[in-house]
Amino acid sequence: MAETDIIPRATAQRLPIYQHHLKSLQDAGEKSTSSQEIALALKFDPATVRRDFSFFGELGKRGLGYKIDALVEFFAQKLNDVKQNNVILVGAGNIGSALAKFNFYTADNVNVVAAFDINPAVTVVNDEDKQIPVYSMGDLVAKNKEIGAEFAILAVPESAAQEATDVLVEAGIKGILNFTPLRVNVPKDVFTQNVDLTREMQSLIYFVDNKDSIKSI
Amino acid sequence: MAETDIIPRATAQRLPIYQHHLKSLQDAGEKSTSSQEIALALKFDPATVRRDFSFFGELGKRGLGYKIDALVEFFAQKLNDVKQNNVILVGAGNIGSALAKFNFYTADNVNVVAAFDINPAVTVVNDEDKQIPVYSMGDLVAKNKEIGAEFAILAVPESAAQEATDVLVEAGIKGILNFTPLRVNVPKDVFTQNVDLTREMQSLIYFVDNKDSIKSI
DNA sequence: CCTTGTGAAAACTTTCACAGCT
DNA sequence: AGCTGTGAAAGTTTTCACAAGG
Repeated sequence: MAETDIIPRATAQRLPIYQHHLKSLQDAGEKSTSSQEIALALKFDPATVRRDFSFFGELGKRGLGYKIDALVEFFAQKLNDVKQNNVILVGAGNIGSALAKFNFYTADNVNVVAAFDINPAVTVVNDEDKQIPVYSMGDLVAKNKEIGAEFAILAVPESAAQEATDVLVEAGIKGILNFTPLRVNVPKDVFTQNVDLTREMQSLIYFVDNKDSIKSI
Repeated sequence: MAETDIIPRATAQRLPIYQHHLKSLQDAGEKSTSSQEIALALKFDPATVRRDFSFFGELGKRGLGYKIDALVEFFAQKLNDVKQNNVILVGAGNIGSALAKFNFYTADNVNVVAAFDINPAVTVVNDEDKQIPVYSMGDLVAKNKEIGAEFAILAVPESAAQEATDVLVEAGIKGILNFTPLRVNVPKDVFTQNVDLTREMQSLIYFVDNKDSIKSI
């Protein structure tokens, strides 16, 4: 399949998972692997792995599998690992400040460069324990003119989520990692990825309690 | 469709989202709603909402929509909102302690009752700022005999993830909310829900950078 | 042998479109 | 008129199964 083709959404969502796994293998000194091995580690089907890779061209060799170094390099290009992404944090409460300190940074391309909160007196530190400047919400649009961040972590209370989102949109943010349970409204050129921890926990409980009445588990 | 039928996985995953939204409407004093309104708020298709609800019986009235109180009550049963779920936290670092303090508790049925860490000297507080006991990892199996938790939040470093998981399985945990990027191995009667924050961020960046080459966005 | 890449089938999910109830 | 519930169609994703290359 040609490199220029359109990638299915499901495949796109697995790319960072592949990349992380391949980097682990690389760190462990492995040189090559197979769809079988990858599938086993990541709990996918081997055919899914081969199909996913095939959207990007013929990356493997029949009988031999895939060269890890080449794949890591290739996906690094695809995932734009090179580009540094400035991210701003909105809402510096518990989750917000934990996220600032968290290393998203396995991939090294994400930098939380500033935080915004209704209380700018709080302090937020990054994964290297360096302090991140915390500004008032009212300064967000102006400050992001300097910072030029395209991405934001939204970690405000649900009741403030839409209002904060509107500010982010005005500030030119193109991607929002939304930790609130509200499905915020954004223009169609802005992407949101919802990480609703309460829902994840409730789903898990539901799956455990109803193993027998959910399809294909 | 009969109540005893099997629920599609996609539907099951949306249930907590519906429930959260319906409770918000209830808190706002709303009495009834429609698939149209729900879909608008949650960014689903109205037909998806009606189809999802239909797996549980005929919950609405033609021409009128759905009664909110009745639906909330109904889903509370389905989601087992009544049952209190004891949850143990494994790994009391940044993310772990933020999660203990986080209120998963919108639903009121999740209680983080104990934490385990290689360093049991750390302190962890819950959403009400009460201290949660922190035990050594070695005591996990024995302690969970007393506690009887079925669910765990796994927030250890990736390198310790499989080992910690094995302990959780031995302790009788049936559901693991896995915040590590490792796809851990568990027996088939144990469920994992992966919340890989690095991957969510990488996906978001990929979607924004490649809007034109991903299907159906 | 081994393992990839991929047509084709199967499975799952979403959406359309409308009959039927209020 | 308004809105549900659902067959049927469309779209998407996964999996099978095998030809072909190493």
